[in-house]
Amino acid sequence: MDPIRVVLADDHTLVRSGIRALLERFDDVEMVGEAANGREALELVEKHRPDIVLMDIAMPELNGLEAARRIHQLFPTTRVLLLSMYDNEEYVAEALAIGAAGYVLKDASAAELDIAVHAVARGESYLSPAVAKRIVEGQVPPGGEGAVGLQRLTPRQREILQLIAEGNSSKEIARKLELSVKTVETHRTQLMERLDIHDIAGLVRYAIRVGLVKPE
Amino acid sequence: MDPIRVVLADDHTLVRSGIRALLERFDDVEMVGEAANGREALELVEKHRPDIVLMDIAMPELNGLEAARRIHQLFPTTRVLLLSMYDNEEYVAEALAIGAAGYVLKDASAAELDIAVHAVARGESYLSPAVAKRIVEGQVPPGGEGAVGLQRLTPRQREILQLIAEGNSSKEIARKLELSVKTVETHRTQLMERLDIHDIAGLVRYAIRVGLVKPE
DNA sequence: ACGCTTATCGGGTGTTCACCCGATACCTCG
DNA sequence: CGAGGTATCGGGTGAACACCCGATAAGCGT
Repeated sequence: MDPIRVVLADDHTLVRSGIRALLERFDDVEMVGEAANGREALELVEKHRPDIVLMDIAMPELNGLEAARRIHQLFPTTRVLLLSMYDNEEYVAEALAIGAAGYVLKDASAAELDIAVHAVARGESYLSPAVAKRIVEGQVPPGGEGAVGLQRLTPRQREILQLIAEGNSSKEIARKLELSVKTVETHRTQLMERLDIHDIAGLVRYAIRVGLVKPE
Repeated sequence: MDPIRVVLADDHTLVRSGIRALLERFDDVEMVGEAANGREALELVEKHRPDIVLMDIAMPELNGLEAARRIHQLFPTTRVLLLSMYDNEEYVAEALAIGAAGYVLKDASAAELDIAVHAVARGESYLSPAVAKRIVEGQVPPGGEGAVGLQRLTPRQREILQLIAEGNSSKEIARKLELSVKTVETHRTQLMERLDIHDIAGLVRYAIRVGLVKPE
């Protein structure tokens, strides 16, 4: 039986190391890479084509949902298992919409992680019980702001917005995304118009409100 | 040599299991209990009198800082090693004030956790480099209780900061406060230097973090 | 009386932002 | 095919920002 090749992404090194230690207990799991943000995760997936990406949602640079969306599009054979602090309905709904193979809460047990990883590796899906419960019962899509609001933006615009809210200048964003400063400015102008928010402070508050970034 | 007896407290089971897996690699560490919140941690300390409590700050029921304070008072032989997501100055200052033996960031490496645990077990203290840097630079008064958070700003600076975070330009602020634009700019420069935050986005996140403004 | 902090105001310089105009290229949907 | 959305890049303009330098004045504690 071939080992399950896994890429792990979490911005907190200690948490990442801990989960890695748990995964290494499963003798059919092979760790092929670790990433500290969504962009690194994307690069590792492109390079190693793992079976599974186990990825936190809340990450700087490029968050887990956005990274998951792209991974699912670009490398459909790699299955994404998302980790999250909260059973936030907006997140769950969006995670399912973009083709994540599983959604595990951070208060899951090691045994549950075991089950989730192997289920996803077999091509099945896994949802933490609390999450599954919401899907079965609730069935009510977001309703609130969160994901719905963000849907008004294109993926590129969301990405730019996150980087702005994290304090990057247009020049820094251009460098990180390997774009022209002009392109970044255009995206910023477009998303400002679409959100009808016309200053940096407002963008930051909006990004925090919808959970794109944290106040830290 | 007696083993180092450790109680671990973190509200996220998966994170807790991961860190436990890391600790169990150290053959001189003996796990004597796990807690999901501060109150459980307190009970476990009373019951087992461990050498060390490794505890997250952000926990429900009773947070890590409050739990650390009581543990230090009631069981002074048990040393508290705090875990935190952020090098939040408010937290660091309070942690030091209540007698925590160490403060480790969650983006520390497993090797750093090793060093921290053994240092604290020997009766020494440990601070993550980023935290130590703040102490050395005098940004956090060791053992101080008054000069935390917003208290480091003058009333005028807090007023300006709030208006900035609410999306006002310097000109708008000057008009509202009946000041010269130059005066407003000076205040902004001063408070940026004092907070060591050098962009609008960072100021907005800070203002939200300390409750000066809300994301809405 | 002296030093320190706070608060006020100014000149100047370079960078970044916000918005105006333009363009090309790709993809999808009808 | 054509229309619309997305993504990319460019010129140009004026406002705002970030940081450098300077100053005056009031208050407060030693």
